[in-house]
Amino acid sequence: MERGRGALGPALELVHTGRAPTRAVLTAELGVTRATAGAVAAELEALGLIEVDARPGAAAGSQGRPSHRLSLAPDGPVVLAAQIHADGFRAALVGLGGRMVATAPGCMTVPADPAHIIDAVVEAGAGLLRGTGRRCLGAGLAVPSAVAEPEGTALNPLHLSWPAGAPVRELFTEALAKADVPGPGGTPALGVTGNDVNLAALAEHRHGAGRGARHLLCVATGHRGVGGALVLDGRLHSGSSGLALEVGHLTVNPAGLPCHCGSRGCLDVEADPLAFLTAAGRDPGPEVSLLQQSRDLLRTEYADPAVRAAAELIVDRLGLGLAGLVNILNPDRIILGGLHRELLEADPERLRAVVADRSLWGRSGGVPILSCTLDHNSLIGAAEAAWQPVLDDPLAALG
Amino acid sequence: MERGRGALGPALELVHTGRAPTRAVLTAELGVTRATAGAVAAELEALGLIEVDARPGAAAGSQGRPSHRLSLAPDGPVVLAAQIHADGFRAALVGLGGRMVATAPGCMTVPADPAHIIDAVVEAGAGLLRGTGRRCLGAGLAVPSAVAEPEGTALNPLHLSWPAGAPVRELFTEALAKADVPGPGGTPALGVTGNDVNLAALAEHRHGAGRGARHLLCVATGHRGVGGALVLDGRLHSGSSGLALEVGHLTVNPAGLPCHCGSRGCLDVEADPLAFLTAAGRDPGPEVSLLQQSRDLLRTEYADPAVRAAAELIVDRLGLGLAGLVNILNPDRIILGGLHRELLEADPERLRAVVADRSLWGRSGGVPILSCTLDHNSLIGAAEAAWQPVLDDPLAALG
DNA sequence: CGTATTTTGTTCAGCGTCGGCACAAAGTCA
DNA sequence: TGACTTTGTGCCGACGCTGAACAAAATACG
Repeated sequence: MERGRGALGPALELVHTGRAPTRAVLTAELGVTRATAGAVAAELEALGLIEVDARPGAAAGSQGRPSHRLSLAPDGPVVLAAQIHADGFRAALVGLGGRMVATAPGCMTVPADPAHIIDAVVEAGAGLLRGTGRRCLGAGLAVPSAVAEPEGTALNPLHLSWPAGAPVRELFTEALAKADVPGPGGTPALGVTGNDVNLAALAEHRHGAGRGARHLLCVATGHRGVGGALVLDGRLHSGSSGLALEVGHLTVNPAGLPCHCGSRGCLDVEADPLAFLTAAGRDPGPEVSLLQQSRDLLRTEYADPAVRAAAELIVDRLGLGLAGLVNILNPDRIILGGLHRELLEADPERLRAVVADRSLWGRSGGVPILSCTLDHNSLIGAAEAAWQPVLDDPLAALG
Repeated sequence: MERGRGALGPALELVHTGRAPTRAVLTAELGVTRATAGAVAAELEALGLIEVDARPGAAAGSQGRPSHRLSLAPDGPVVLAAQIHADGFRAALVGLGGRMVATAPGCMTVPADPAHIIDAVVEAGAGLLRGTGRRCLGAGLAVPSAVAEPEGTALNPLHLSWPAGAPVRELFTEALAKADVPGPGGTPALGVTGNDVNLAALAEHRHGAGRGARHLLCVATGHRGVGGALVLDGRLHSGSSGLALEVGHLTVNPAGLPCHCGSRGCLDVEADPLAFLTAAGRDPGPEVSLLQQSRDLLRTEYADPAVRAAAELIVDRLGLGLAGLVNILNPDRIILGGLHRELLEADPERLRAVVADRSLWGRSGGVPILSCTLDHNSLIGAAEAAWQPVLDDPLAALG
């Protein structure tokens, strides 16, 4: 157990993201000798993070001795993941590999101020934790707002009717301490907190439709406004102060609606669920979320010419915004979430054509545009962010 | 000379960028022990890359034994740097630290096709190399066009009247082989080729106004159109296929001029030298470059209300574009080049105010906006790109 | 059906690289 | 002048990896 310490983190990440099913490919991916890869795998197994099953080989068909299978330990440690959204919150325990172990939803019955809601979601998570005997190595929280770095304050938590600048990271860390949730190294967990779309992008990159992408762009719309996120070479790019990828104020309709930013025709007001419902001539009701209303309309009444025209209008605007982003960021894959995902699936070719048409030289316009594939990807992303210290240095985190 | 091999590259980079004036700070920056830092410095000195002067201490005023001074070897190796622009070309030899050792300009007397011009600039560089007895470790070329990766073709060399898709990297490498220019490891140089604004950003980040910035955005306009570049954590971000930061097609004037991209009011046609001259009511003449005409007008006739109004108009449009980029990229510094630099210096407050006003929450709008400070920054940037293999692994490159 | 071949896992020796420590050197401060 | 502070260097040991030899487990082939 002295061998293979430096490569411990990269090795765990490879198994975590499913890129190292056997020791043989682990050897190749790490670029080390078989001896080292074997020692690393043994160490990770000793730490209780992975398992080595001698029985089932990789894939039949190749000759030579079959390689043993590496898998994540089914009873390994977990992290506490939490998400707050317009309609409520959700807590979960998530193991390595993005596996959701337990989850508990909650609605907004508690007072709506940040401290109470964060306390409630952490308490829900701590309850799950008490239910299982598994070790907890950290905690992450996803909020529907830009989160300023390094302060950890929520700058525009609009759907939550929270005050701008709410110190969400601080509140989360305090709630974790109150609930005795442990973090890496045995110390109390410090609450990793981030924007929900950013964290969703991270999750999709590791376990979803973004796997293998070098530069991944995610765009999504849930309730109001449009969010973006960018993963560069496997790491989230959130800018120098956490405010990158505020894509909602790209101009997509010069003669369009005024936006609170002072301009007109921003993506935020021209391509979100409200814009779709309005374009389709429907009055949004207060009973269910705007996303749900839009989704229902799109799925059940797409044959209606007015609905279809509204969808195409929003797709055209979204395509204009995506083309602008492609020209600036040149990603090699785009993933859409929320209503944008539904619109993509309703008419994949139209969106791709608009993006290709408005990107320079059409070349980078050929970028694949996909739907996100993970359920609760913001929640999984919050867990990913919480796992990061463990992936960076498993020994220190387990210590 | 057995110690300190892994830290060799990082150490050289620190001295190269002026961040390690003494062994003491080298120790701190590398995060190693004094013993290792000393061994690394000794190794770099043995390789002929740096010098250790025992005489002059760092800065007086602190107590304790004064640290020896680390400096770049004045007669160390060089790289061949080349730049092609609308009015001609320029070749140079550049040492570590961005020090121009020798330079030779050239004009467009040779036939204007890519192969001839690249042959001419390489031959000029090879001539400089024969003039000095210094070792050459690589070569870099800056062209005023997006360069597709990994092919190395120039996609829009508009000002050069070259065919789109000219294989500039291939031509450059062939010319280097023809002229017997050596590269890292003693093998023939493989010609590193990139967009001029991208390379200028790299140079400014290492030796100019961008030093110390984590996320650096550069925007510049020379002849026609507007170019952008982004340095993230010290590395150039050129996207998945080299086409990132094509910022010229951000909409800054919805009712503006039609652009060849199919839209209207793009930064490319609304904030370049031609747009400025036109706004000022001047007919651009064919004798000198548009940049030169704009610069002269701005410097000599800024008192003229029409000129001033034109400058403010362009500044407002540029500010709108920069604000859009700030919202997406959240850099911690912006550097302007070409006419944009002149406009910034004519009225710094106006541009900063527009950017702050149109960025979200004003917060990230407070990003510092500076002029570039290096002469020939694209040329120095081409050299930086050529130095990269040496900085990554000095031993292999010197081999 | 047995042997050759291929690929994988493990053990062990060796060594390069770095940290830690002790000591020397070269200044400042009182 | 002497105490203190900071820097440079030599030496030893430990850690982490490579490389080679050997063993194991499958397929391919006669």
